[in-house]
Amino acid sequence: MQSYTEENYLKTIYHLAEKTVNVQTNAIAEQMQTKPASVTDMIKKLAEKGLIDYVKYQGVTLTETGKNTAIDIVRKHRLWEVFLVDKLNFKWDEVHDVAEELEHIKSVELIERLDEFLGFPKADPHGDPIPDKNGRFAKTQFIKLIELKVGDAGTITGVSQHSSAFLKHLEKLGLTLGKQIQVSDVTDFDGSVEIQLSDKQINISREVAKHILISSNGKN
Amino acid sequence: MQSYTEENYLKTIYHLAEKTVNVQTNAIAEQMQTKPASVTDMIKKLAEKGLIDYVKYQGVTLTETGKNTAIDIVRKHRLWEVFLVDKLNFKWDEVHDVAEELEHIKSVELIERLDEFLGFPKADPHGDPIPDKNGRFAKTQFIKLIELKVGDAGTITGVSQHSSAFLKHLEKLGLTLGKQIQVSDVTDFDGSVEIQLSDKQINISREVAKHILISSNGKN
DNA sequence: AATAATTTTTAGATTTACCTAAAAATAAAA
DNA sequence: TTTTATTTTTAGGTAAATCTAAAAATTATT
Repeated sequence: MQSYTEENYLKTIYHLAEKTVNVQTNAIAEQMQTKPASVTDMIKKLAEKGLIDYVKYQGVTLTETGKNTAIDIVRKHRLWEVFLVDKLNFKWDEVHDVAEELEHIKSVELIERLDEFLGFPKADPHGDPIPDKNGRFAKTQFIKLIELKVGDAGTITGVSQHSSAFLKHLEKLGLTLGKQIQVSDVTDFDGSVEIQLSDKQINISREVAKHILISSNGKN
Repeated sequence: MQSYTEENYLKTIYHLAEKTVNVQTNAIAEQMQTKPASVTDMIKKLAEKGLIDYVKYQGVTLTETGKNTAIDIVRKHRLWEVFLVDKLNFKWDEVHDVAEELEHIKSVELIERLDEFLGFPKADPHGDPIPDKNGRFAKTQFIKLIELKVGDAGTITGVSQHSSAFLKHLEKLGLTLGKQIQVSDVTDFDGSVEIQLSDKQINISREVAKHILISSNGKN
């Protein structure tokens, strides 16, 4: 059994491990809004519990057990997000903080029933895949919008930034999940991208394009 | 802002205050499964925060602020219980522990939307009233089944014991909320009560009869 | 009213998750 | 390959919520 804090560390390490192989102390500290010294303390504890492998000064990796625990928390987080959006009419930019709390509720029964109640959703409101109760989920093949060439088309199926500001911005631009897009131009000057939607053409900054994930269906 | 633990103390004090005017240290300790010394510590803290009035050796009472906080937690607890039973098909004897965790989730927005989603229920699965968002709720006029005389009739509208064992027992006897009953006999020997249901007649122990709450509609 | 029993509080420790400041190890730059 | 910069760890401390054991206050009983 892990504490609330331990669970958050595991989740953070899990997410950081998606980007780098060995997860570093400072990276964890930044993500968790705490100090490196505190991270070192917790790291030792998690290593003793067999949840991570840790070699001094070399960063950490999750053990099988640690990874399973982390995935379970991610599963809960994403299911709760679906609940909040589908059932309680929250917007996709309003759910993160609440789900951050709800993900720590410990009943297995609760989550299985919630999953069923929601119709066993495969993705959360931001397009992130929801692991099933055995921790399995499809490794989705996303391409960042920024990587598309002029003429490429696809469907918006995810975002790699969950901040409220970013999501609200997308909403305003009409760039929500499921929307079909095609790249009509890329500006030399600032790298901004012109995209064609079904009903209009808009221009988005490079920064925005970096965080929109596309499942491609055009030439590539 | 209160901590998880502080919230639990306030809730406990609130419930104990329904029975006795001044809530005592030992009573709180027993309820919270902790030691009197720990309670004294917490009591001081809550008093400093203005949530309870406290005179050494004389027990505590909730201040207006403390009471409002407690009622808000009770509201959340009961709304979550309704959610678990109505939406996730939990049984009434399975919801308490999970609701005990869910009641501490802090978003106001969440609870208001949950309330709406559930159709603004007035009572939880055990018949306990759910305070509205301003903390107001009807002081329900219950009579304990044990207090009824032979011939008295009424409707089961609540229970004063939430243990799984007790609730499962009632379920098996067919004594669920909304059922019409009439007292047909009281046994001299052990004080057990014979009651008439729509379809059958059963005998329940004094102990069980003590914890069934009736809204009377017979002669009285 | 004095003694006994109970309840409550104090004193001093422990555990968890933090912190700061300084030391040690590793990585990068001259 | 030194020197410098960065990262990480250690050492020692704090605050929250708990504990045990003993002292103090209150209540009950003779």
